Parts: sequence; structure tokens; C-alpha cells
Amino acid sequence: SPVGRGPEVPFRCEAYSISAIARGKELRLTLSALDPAAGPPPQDLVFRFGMSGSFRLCPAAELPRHAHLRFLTRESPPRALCFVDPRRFGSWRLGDAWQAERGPCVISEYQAFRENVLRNLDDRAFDKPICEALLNQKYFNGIGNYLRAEILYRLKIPPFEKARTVLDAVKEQEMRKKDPSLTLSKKVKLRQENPDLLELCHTVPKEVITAELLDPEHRDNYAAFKDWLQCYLVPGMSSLRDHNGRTIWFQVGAGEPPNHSPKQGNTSLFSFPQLTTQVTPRASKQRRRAAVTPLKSEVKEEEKEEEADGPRKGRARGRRKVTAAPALPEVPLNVRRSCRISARRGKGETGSP
DNA sequence: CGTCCACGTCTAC
DNA sequence: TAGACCTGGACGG
Repeated sequence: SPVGRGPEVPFRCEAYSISAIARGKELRLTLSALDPAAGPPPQDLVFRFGMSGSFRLCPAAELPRHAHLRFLTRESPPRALCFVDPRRFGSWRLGDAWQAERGPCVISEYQAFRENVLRNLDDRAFDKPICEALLNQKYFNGIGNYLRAEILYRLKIPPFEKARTVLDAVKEQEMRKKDPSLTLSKKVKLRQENPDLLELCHTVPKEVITAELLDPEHRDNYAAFKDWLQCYLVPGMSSLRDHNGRTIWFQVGAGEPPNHSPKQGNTSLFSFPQLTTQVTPRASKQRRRAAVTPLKSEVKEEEKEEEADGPRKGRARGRRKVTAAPALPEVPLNVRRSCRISARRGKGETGSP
């Protein structure tokens, strides 16, 4: 679509396949002619998804709004593999190059990821709180806001502990795990039973992938995802803004307040102790199959440009000027959020301040 | 109707 | 360390 954040794709081919490979938060598609001798050379595209980007395979006759790039299948009726991105923070570029500043993938390049972190602990990136360092894609390519919360929660690491302190300890612990007096199986067992922070940066997102939990378009799947979350958005957990204005979710551990909490005196947390540690039990899990359809191997390229994003269902909205959130120095974010979220989930929740 | 919030980067004072 | 970039859903009046 004309408003999509990426270039036209200069690839004309009667019959081609699409393959994909991910590295952290980027995804590379390769368009390959089915007949390599007759067709054009392969075309690579690298995508980023921002907050709202996703791929969907849907009937070409009913394209979703904000389908900025479409690849049509040759089936009848045809379907379209769509890059859908309402907020348009996502983008794509031509070529096979991963973004240069991004580090190894926490999923597919685990050893390289781990070494990249542990070998560079003198980097000033690790002066920051661990919760902020975890969003640095130079070292944690693939970790985002919900994963950092889930990962720190599993180890009960206080989010505003200095990253280097936490990771120095990981390094030290790693040395002890290499004790030559231990058998290989003992080492494996030790590692599996006491995963460290970097291991969780690999296994926690892998849980989401393996269980096919992230398909927000599919209602039941999204419910399963929310049910998987142990900390992020969970009623009874606390939240604060980090130095970049992002919400970090965490459980206030027994005895370890977030010492260096970021902004203006977040002692608020502790003026409302009744809100800090309760975990509301949630509804029973209901496993559902994923809505993921295998990628068709024969695809025909998009042929029409749309003028915009397609018709709106309801009435059009007027442009709204972006307003900065008021600082609200004395209103504890965690309280406001927790209350609202609990209300949304219809769970009885902690009393008001 | 309006306000706040969201799975992420970017760049400009 | 703020904004900027965007749309839309949830909630409140």
C-alpha cells in the first residue's frame, strides 16, 4: 500500500516460492523462482514488525485493513500473504542484510548471543538496570517488553539491579558449572535445573514459539498467550516506567525493593504495600490449536496498489494531536494500571489506596 | 465524546 | 531524555 513503510518489491515472476528465516526481531523472506534457470534471481526482503506488524494468510478477496504488502497465491480463489501493520512502526527493506547493529538471535544463535554478552560486560550498555539492558538489541536481539518481564520474574531478579552485577554473577556461576570434577550429565542436569538469565533469554521465548501462543488475531490463541504470562499484565504484579518510559512489570521480591527506581520517587510502590505482591489466580487453561497455515509454495506477486488502507468499518476519526502524558508525579502508575487491568479481566482486585 | 495505553525503534534538542 | 511516528481498543463521563 502507498502508506507502507518499505519499498516496492522489484521481483516479477510467474511462479515462485517464499521461504523465511528469523534473526531476533527481524525476519528475512526470500522469493525464489520455481524454475531458477528461467526466472529472475532470488529476491531477499528483511522485515521488522514494530509494535503491531504481522503476517497473515487470508483470502485475497477480503484483505485486512493495513495490509501494506501482499503476495498472492495461484490458488482459486487466491489467497494473499499480507504484511499487516496498523501502526506502521514496522518496515521492510530490500536485500539480505540484517540490521548491522543488532546482535545474535537469542533463539537461533544462542551460543553466539551468550558469548557476545559475557565477553562485553565492560560495555556501558551494562551500566544500566538489567531491565533496560534487556531491551538493547545489540546484545538481546529478540527480547522485548513482555519477555524481559517474564524472564526476570522467573529468576526473581529485581529489575533495576545493575545489569553488570547480574551478568558478572552469571559469568561466575558459569565457571563453577565447568568444574572438571563434575560428570557431563551432572553438568547438564545442573544447567537445566538452574537456568541462568541468558539461558532464559533463549528458553522463555522458545516456549512462546513452541506453543504457538502469539497470534493476536486469533482470539483463542491470544487468550492462551495471556494465560501463559506469569508477570506481564498480570493482576497483582507491580509495574513502573523505566528510564525510557517503558513499563516494566515485576513482582516486588521479599526484601528487595527496586532501589534505584527510575523516575521521580517511586516510593509510591511502598506506600501501597497491599498492592505489591498479590497474584490473582487465573482461569483454567484451554489449549487451542494454532491458526498457522503452512506457507504455500506457489505464490504469485501482488498486482494492484491500493490508495490507502481500505474502508473503515465505523465512522472516520478526526486527526488528533499527539499529547505527551502528564508527569503525574504523585500518582503511582502501578496502581492505576493494575486496577484497570484487573477490572478488564473481571477479577476481584486489591483495595484502592 | 475524550484519555490512556500498547509486543519498538529513531532523531533531535 | 523527551518527543515522534501511528492506529485502535478499553475504559470513563
